[in-house]
Amino acid sequence: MVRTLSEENYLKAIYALKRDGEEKVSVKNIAIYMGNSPASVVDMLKKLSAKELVNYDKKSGADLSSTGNSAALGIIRKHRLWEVFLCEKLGYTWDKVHDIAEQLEHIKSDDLADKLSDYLGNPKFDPHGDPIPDNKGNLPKKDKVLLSKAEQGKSYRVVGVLDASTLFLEYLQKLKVNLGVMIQLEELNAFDGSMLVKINEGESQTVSLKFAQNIWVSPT
Amino acid sequence: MVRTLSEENYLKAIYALKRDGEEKVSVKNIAIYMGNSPASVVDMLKKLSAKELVNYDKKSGADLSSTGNSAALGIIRKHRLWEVFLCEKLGYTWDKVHDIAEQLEHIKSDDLADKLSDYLGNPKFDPHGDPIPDNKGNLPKKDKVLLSKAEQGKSYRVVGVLDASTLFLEYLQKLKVNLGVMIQLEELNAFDGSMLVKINEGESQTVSLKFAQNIWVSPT
DNA sequence: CAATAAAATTAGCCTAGGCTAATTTTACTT
DNA sequence: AAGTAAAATTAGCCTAGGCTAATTTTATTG
Repeated sequence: MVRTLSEENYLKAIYALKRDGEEKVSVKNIAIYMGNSPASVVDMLKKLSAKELVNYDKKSGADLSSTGNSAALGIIRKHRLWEVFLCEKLGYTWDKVHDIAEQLEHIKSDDLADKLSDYLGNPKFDPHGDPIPDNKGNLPKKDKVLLSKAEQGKSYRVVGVLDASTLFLEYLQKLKVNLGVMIQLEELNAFDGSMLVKINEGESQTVSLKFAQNIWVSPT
Repeated sequence: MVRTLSEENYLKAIYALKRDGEEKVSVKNIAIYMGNSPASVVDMLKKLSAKELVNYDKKSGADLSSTGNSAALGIIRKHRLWEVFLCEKLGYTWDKVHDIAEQLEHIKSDDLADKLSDYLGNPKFDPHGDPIPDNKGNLPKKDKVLLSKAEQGKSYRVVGVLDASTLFLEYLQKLKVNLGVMIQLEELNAFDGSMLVKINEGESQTVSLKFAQNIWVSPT
């Protein structure tokens, strides 16, 4: 069935809210997430319910039907594959690819995603460390962890920050930690959770638990 | 300035009609070309005129302003670059890429097209032998010719047919001439314009002038 | 050059997907 | 259980970009 751009964006939003929220996926939550008015959300939920992509009642909130879920995963698959393409083939840095991938994810074609995936070597994770669903909708196990959960002796790539406060970003700047940078976890201090890390082949440094709890890394 | 999908498609249509038509670019012609009603075309011409992308008066028809022309060339550039990508990198055959490229050509990004072009080796022609504008809007000289205008001894790739009548296509089938096939022009008969050609390394065959006037080829 | 045909335009309507403001329903709190 | 606050819904409006039908303008031709 044909889906409009707007419908696809709602499906993605519901998927995202479902995945990472404790809250129920209410009209209000969707509205805030998408930056639309609650009235618009109600209209769209009616439309998506009629198309049987979403099950909604105000008690339990919105949920994707099995078709809706597949659709959402298909969009996410395309988004993440295009991100890999943009970074690996076109040389974009991975903090610049999101807006373009937001557009590319809506390109309609039965087999484009599969051909693209093959071409890219069927990657399992995108440049942000997020898992890429296969064409059946199966998600690989996540490989993105907080640095604080990383294993001693292993090597990681920085793929994101949890808390983007100015103070924290300034600190990162000083440590020369940017997205994409390699971090090797040399020693873990069991007492206070601080750790000795080597950043991009530089000198070893000690960072605090609090620091490590704010950085997403992906094993390499 | 932000252009909508629909606006972009009108610009493309006006560009195409201007390029290959003897007729003036009238409301009626645009309507037929796009499959829209004349009323809709009038509305859109007003909008495009207000944005100074198009100059229109009913006497002389519609014409692209210099901004409008650049915009059209930018869209065509993206379309053709994506076609090269789809064929060369993803393995699509070049008769399958048009619909996907129609979507990809509208992806907005300041430098995506340039990065893509670099990645593809800055191709000058798309898989159909049509020229790809550079990022200043300069079109390379066309390299697509009718087989009847081809040079003896040279080798070409079939990139299209002029007349797609069933009879002709059946004939092509029998000769095993498909899009993308190599044709080497071995001998030219000055008397009736017939020619001896070798198709895809197969046996040499004689084809008529009429045949040769119906096939687009691109030098290799 | 008047009559007619064709092209362009206008008027008014439709759908998708937004919005605000008003109202109704649900939930929470005393 | 009543009163209030929050959430959901409805009503009605807006813009983009389509449409048909009616009208006006332009062109052609007897």
